[in-house]
Amino acid sequence: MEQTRAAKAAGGAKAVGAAAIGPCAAIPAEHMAFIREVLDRVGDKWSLLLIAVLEPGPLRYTELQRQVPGISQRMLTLTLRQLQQDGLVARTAYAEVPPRVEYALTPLGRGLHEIATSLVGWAAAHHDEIRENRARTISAQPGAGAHA
Amino acid sequence: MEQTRAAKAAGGAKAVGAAAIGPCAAIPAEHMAFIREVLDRVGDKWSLLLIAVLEPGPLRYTELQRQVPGISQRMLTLTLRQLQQDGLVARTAYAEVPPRVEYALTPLGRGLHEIATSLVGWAAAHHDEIRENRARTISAQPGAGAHA
DNA sequence: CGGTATCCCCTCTGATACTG
DNA sequence: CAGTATCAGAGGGGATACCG
Repeated sequence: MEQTRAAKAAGGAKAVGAAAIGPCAAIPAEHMAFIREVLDRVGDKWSLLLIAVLEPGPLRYTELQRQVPGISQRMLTLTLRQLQQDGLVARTAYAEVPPRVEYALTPLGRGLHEIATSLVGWAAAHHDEIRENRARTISAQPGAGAHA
Repeated sequence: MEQTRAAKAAGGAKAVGAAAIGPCAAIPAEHMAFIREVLDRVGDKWSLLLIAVLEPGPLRYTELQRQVPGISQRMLTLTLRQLQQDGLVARTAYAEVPPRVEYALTPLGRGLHEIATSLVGWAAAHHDEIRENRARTISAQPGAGAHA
């Protein structure tokens, strides 16, 4: 998420409008930036899953593939790289004859995992509530499920 | 996120492989589903921002546009709809001559806001650490920033 | 084993214009 | 004011094939 256009638009809006239309008090903009930053990293399809899988202990590349069903090599590598760059995951390559590489959570990564856990906790506590709401609201839409 | 192909692929992998290769113990799959479900809703560009803005109190459509600089009508409406469907936000339309519509956080929405706040807290506490790590790791890549 | 490179589709997001 | 509809672009993400 976060295309060039988006950044440009936001920047433009801020530069031109912030002083003119008045800033948003609720989102102090620093917070907004933090949200976006974390979300862009964590909001993708696999990061959190990888972190969750890595939490018990280090795993090898192939193990990760096995434990996260549905992920492609491409995405596994890509996500791992991202996590590495952010210092959430540490990569250790052993120069052995059969190459072995292990990925482990860093302390920082474990911290994020804590947050993720609370998120999961919330989700687990309310997911059926959400699903109910969703089903109800969707069927309440005009032209949907009414009769024809 | 979550294309049709992805769902199909995941389904196939699970149906064929789950029993064969063994399931993932670390991500009990229920949790995985929760993560994905919440993330898909919350991981987009605006949901959390909207929730954050709505937290102090109900706002009108135009107010929301003002408070979230950079959002387009399309995205505002779309995100609002999603939030509504999940029961995170309540929409109230007043049948007045100048149409007025107010959006407010539901208790469920406030709960999510709590989580988001902790996420923001974490981000605020570690964002510079992450940025450092990122800068360092990126410049450590072969051929990037080395000298040429 | 552990990755990289390529192709391609699909969804998200934004811009713009129009309606009740 | 509060939306909806259409157009267009960018990037994420999957499948496949190939390399060290």
